[in-house]
Amino acid sequence: MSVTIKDVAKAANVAPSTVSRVIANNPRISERTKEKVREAMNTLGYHPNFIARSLANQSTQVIGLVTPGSSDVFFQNPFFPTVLRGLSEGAHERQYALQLVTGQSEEDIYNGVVQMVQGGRVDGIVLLYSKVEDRILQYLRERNFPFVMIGKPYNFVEAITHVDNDNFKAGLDATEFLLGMGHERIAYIGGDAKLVVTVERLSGYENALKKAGIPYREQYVLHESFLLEGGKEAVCALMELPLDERPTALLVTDDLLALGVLNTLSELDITVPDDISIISFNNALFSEMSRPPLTSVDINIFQLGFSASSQLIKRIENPNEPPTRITVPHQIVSRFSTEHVK
Amino acid sequence: MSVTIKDVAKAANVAPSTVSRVIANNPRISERTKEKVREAMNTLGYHPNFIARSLANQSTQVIGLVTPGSSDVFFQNPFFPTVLRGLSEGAHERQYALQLVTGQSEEDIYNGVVQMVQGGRVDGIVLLYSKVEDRILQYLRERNFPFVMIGKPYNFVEAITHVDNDNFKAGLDATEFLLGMGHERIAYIGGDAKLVVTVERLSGYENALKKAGIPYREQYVLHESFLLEGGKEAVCALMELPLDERPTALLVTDDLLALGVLNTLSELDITVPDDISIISFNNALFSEMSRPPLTSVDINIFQLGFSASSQLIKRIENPNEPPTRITVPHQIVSRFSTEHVK
DNA sequence: CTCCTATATGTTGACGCTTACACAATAATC
DNA sequence: GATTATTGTGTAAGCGTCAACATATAGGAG
Repeated sequence: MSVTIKDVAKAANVAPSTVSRVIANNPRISERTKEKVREAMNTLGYHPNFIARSLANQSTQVIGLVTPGSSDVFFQNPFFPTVLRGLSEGAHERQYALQLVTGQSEEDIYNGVVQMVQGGRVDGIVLLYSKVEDRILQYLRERNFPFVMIGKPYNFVEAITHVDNDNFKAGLDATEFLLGMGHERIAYIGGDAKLVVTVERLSGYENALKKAGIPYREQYVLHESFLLEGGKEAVCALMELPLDERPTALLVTDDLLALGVLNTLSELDITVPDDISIISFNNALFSEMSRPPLTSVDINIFQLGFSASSQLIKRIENPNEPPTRITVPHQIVSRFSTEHVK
Repeated sequence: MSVTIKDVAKAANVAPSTVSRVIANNPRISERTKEKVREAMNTLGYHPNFIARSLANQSTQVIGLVTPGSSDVFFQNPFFPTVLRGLSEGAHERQYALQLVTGQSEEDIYNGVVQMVQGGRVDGIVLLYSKVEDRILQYLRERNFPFVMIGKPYNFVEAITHVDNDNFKAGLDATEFLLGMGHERIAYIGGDAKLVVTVERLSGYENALKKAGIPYREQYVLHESFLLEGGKEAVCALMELPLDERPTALLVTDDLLALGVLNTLSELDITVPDDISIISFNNALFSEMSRPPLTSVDINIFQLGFSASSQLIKRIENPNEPPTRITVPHQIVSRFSTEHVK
């Protein structure tokens, strides 16, 4: 077995509790004994047992990460690694570890969360998505278990601590960016219409059009659940319009989706940005590697993750604070997929 | 506090140990009491406390995941999400959870591993990389702590349980695929030369050339540590060669690297596959989304992860078995970046 | 009817750590 | 020099679960 606090105590000729206090750097212990104990810890190669500590304190220093049910797809999106990096740094800073909820189906994941929570495996949870009518969210709220959400909750916005962009504004800004280049026929190609973010960016888009006095056209608004394949369908739908009604610019809510769009356009021999401009969202790594490099709205994904874990830890250590809402800024990164209308 | 085994015991009018036995489904307990206890568990909403259980059995049912020090880069590679999915499924099947070692620097990560291991937070570890002279590897070996490696260990190949492709064969196959199309001037663009996988694929390449009686040329072999940017440099270097010595085909050891190559070629108005053929490795999701879609060696990344966690769990539950080596098969997925030489 | 065996359940320490409380020794106060 | 703080350390009771051992009950063998 491993070396325990008792072994250290014996070696240093003190009581186990004293060793424990040295670990916690309790001011009641004299410098002299602290030195003595630390030396014993070093020579014995002692490391405190986290499990035992967790049991005694009722806290694990672990954060649970919950991905949407369709994690296959989610993992593939460049959003995931980046947000994970942010979460990881935020957690690491405060000495928290990250644990993933595994499972394929939504049912699996729900059970995983329940086990994590009731089993005392984690001190808090980060929800990496925002969904309408989410069982997990409801469960966590009922139990009053610390959690934060990345994205905007569908309900109870005031009551749920969350970290999000101002997606309405982002949609508006992106649209105005295109308007500013003289585009008037702007189409919107969004992801799953059930996601709050899609809806919000859309209303930003609508709002920008309205402000500019440009009528909203239903044919210009498309939703695609499957990002990579979706691009193709969307483009085909738009290109079936009569020539003079085809959009001169596209607002695409995900880089991955934009990549599909880009490829399909290239197959159709439509040149970006000469024939059509594209602005997308997320500013994934490959958005500068595409041809042409994509103008994209950088939503600071890293920051999203970082703030989420920091906030969660605050909540864990301070359960009575009121819920907070953090808005992470966005900015447009202009590359070569957008051009002034001819 | 939460409902404990004692509460259930009281409610069902039995001893705590009986409840414990019901949880473990011990055959010594009569069906009648089992029923009674289960009912009590349900009405009270009991969930066993994992921490306490871990302390009592000295096992956590958690697997630690260690990424290479430069996790920023690693996370971005599509390899990561896929292998993670595999790991996750393998772990989930046996009711294990995944925990990430967080930390930026190598030092950070090393300390994280030590804490995990000595702190008893995890039962085993998966190393998601293979590096020369790795401190962490050495540490785990010294402590005789269960772990498996994804990739091929640099030393002690026989002594370390690992899951890998036959990268020599993969390099050979890919090269022969190009040779079979009549290419003779084939360049090799690899990742970091310190990685075992790079070296092995290279020797597969060399071997294929030798078998075909084609001389090995040093100018044709390039290594790039930074995948996305590296593509550009490599192409530029090759294109400085006199026209009739330029390669007609490229073997690129990572899709990400290939993407950079593709873009640079396009900038230089060199057409793939008409002017030059490209075969790459990993078969990432976007390799079918590039222009043209990449011919790529699919190394079954998911399977790599899945086998790794399954193997690790076997080792954990059966520490005395000899180390095993699992080779995951690869296959060439032919798309449109390769063409017979003119 | 006693003794033994098999079956079903209860008792009691671990597991390694924290922490409230107890206590001893020293220092400060008058 | 007795009294009270102050400081430093020890004692022991948990935290929730498991498992070796102890015990109780019932059924069958003799």
